[in-house]
Amino acid sequence: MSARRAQISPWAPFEDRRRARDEKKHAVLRMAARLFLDVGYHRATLNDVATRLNITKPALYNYFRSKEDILEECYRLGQQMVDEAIAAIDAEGGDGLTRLRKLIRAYAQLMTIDFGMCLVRLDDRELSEEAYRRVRAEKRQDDLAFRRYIEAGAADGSIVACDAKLAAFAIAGSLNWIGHWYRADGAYSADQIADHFANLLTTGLEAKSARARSPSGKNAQKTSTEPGNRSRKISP
Amino acid sequence: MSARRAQISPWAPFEDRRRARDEKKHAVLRMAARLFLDVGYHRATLNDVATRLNITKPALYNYFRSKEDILEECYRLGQQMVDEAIAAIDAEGGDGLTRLRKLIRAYAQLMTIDFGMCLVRLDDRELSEEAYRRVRAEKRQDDLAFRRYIEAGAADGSIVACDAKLAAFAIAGSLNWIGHWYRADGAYSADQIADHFANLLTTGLEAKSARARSPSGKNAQKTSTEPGNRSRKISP
Amino acid sequence: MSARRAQISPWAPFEDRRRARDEKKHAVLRMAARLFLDVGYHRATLNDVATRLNITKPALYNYFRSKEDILEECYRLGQQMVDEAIAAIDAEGGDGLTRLRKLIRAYAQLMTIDFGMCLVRLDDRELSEEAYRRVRAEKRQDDLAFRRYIEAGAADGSIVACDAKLAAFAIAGSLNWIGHWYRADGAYSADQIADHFANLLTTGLEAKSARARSPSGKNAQKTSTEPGNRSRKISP
Amino acid sequence: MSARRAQISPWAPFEDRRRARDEKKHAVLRMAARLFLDVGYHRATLNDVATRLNITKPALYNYFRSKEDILEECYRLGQQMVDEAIAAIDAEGGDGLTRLRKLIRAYAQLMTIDFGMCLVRLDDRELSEEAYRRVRAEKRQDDLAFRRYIEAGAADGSIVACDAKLAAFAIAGSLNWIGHWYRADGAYSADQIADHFANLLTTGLEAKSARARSPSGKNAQKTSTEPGNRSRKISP
DNA sequence: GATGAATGAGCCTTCATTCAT
DNA sequence: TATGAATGAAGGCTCATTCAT
Repeated sequence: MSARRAQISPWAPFEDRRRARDEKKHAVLRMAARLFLDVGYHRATLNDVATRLNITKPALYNYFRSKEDILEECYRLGQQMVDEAIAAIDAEGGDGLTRLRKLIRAYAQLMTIDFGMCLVRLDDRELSEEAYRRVRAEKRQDDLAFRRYIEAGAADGSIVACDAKLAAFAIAGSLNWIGHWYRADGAYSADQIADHFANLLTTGLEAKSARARSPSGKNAQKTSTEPGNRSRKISP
Repeated sequence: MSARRAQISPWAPFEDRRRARDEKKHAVLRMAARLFLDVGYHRATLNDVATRLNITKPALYNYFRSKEDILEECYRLGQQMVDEAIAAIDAEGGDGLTRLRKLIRAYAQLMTIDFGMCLVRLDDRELSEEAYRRVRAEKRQDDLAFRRYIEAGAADGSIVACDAKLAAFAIAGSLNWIGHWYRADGAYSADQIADHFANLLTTGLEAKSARARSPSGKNAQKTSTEPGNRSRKISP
Repeated sequence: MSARRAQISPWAPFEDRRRARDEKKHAVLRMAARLFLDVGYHRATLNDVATRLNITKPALYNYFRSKEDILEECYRLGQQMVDEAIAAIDAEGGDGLTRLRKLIRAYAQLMTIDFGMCLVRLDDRELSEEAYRRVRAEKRQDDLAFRRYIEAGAADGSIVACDAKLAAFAIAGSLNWIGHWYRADGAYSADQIADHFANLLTTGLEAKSARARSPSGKNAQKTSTEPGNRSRKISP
Repeated sequence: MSARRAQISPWAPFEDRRRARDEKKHAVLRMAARLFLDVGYHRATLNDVATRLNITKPALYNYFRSKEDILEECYRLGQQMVDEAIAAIDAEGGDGLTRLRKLIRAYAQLMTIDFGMCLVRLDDRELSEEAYRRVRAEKRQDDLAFRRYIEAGAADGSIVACDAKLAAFAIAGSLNWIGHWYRADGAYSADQIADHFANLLTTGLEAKSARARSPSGKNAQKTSTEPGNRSRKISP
């Protein structure tokens, strides 16, 4: 088989190997993230991580330079998803309220997966000075995205005038908190939470005229499938 | 002075000594809390704590049985303040919305002081099994207080019908997050933050009739001093 | 007794404690130096050092910050003795040949004790960048002392004209080598070696007139006791 | 080329292969020696060695059984050159002083090349018990060669009576030290150093009659090229 | 009450070496 | 022959905790 594949592409074996390596690396990351979240970064030993992957501790060093390097990657993966969400929302356009709701929904969803949780539950002070600064800067960017949308909404009339900074903090806080209480086997699915929070956190911000203008338009672009009128389910 | 008191009562010196001891114990707690918050529980060594108090590490063991014991006390002090706030609010009565706003205001203020921050920024899994369970239970009670007020508000018509559990999570999340971003030398005072958030987090929940019913009554019992109509300041 | 001593000097206990500490620290250094020399720096583990001192590994960290710190101290102690020897010789004065012989004798003796051996048998690249530079600079100073005396001798006529740099290397090399082959239970005492080398390494350098000038003066200030005419014993 | 040779002799490719292998093996040795000297045996990892050769670590095991095996070979190559020098000198004959000077010159030259330096700068205790004993025995033989020549010189009148053992130590020490301070880009060439030391280290040993007997004969067989009268260059 | 000293437990990391491919 | 991956062994270091003084 490998002979046949070699005819198709002499690079296939290379690719295979690289992919296998990347997959293993990712498996380490997933396990590490799980453990970091479950017991905390400090109490999660590399031995734990390795043992649960059926390898030995030094084997981890084939993929990462240090424990902190693993942590850094966890942050990177989580942050990357946030970045992509923001970039997509920015690309799609729409008024401030619409974009804010999209971001809330996307961010809420991220808070229900491990790498997203890592962003808000792990202590970034464990990172090296350099990585710490990078992560902090990225987090600030995320917060600024919320603020940007609020301010845009205030400008385009979709959101009432308010202190954008505090409002962004309030929203981000609500969302980050999801990473602490969400359980995959809990009462709410990630989608449900995302929808609920998109409503919950923007009802107070909606400009009255906006409500008049687009009574249901606010839901026009939401990605999640939802049966019937959500506003009846989560009324505030 | 203590010499005079000694003549009056042989017990006084004993009292003095006990008070001095309590003061020292409290000083340790304050310093430990600061350090735990500043660098993280694990990275804050007892040596650090002791050195900053101009004593030596073993001296700490005169006041606490272990590092974890110190952590436990930090939680206890923080939790006690929350409990007292809730108890006071419950004692005062009022409709759901009013009580909710009071709690938000009180909780927000707590998030700006060290022991309050400890509640939400330190990792309670460092605690012993027993303390962990206690702390978790208490945190659940706090959350239930939010939920109770929301449900009460829904029942008494001051708050719109909504998913009380999620709404409580959203509010608690916003407030807990204060403990992460608040800076004593920042742009907002604790009072300002408390007021802003009390508004921000309830505007979406206010039943329309409620607004009509008690345009300013909601602020009747608030503790913070505020000039004029707050709703003009924080409009959303 | 401690009560009596306290009357004599309330600081005595303090002094005692400090002395005890210094003694222990020195004991660690001696043992570490021995071990470093015996098996090499890398193969000498801190466990070895500690065990031979009937303590445990972490106890060493009461006296030193790291293994490298211990190594650094070994160098420092050895270097200090060399410095003192040079300083004393410089203070005493004398012509170049006389001073050179004194230095040879002193340096040879140092090569027979542990901390002296450390200077030439341990690898200074194990040191931190900073300590490495310091040690290197000091070694250069030592070498320059040899060179200075040779040049002084050439100037004052006690030593024949020669390439001082190479001559200093040759002498230093001979002496350093002692640190490698000397055995306390060997055929030669440190004194004997020192005397032999003082002669051996300077016979070729003696200016002929010098021999005439001071047939025995060169030995006038030597510290070692030697019976009769050394030049008959070690004739070259 | 290898194709043509293959027609001539079926063994040639085999030879080619063996030679290629030997060349690679030698390349490994050279690089390893360099690295061992540069950073020390312990701090030079096999990864370093391999990387600098553009191969990978396990590839080294095609040529050597272990890291220690590499070290052993370094010693062997260095020792072999010393042995050959001694054998050649013994074969050529001459009086003690002449042979001593030849050995000094040859040994000094060896101290300026890597494998020679390995002999005196690496720690032979890293070797296995067996190799260690062998290396030690060989080093003793080298030292005995110095001693032999000195004693022969004393017997044949070319060298003054002296303690041959110590004199040999002194000379060997001077020479070994070259391995520590020599720099290829330094002020002295290997030849210059060899010449200087041959004079420097024997001037004190020359029997007075010897100088009279053979004013220039001592240089008759020297291998290094030297313009004019060396004794003028290095006068001591 | 406070201190210096010591300890035990534990973790990250390195590296020579092996093995399947 | 060469490689990527994995391992076992070991060492340095940290820190909460205890104990004699």
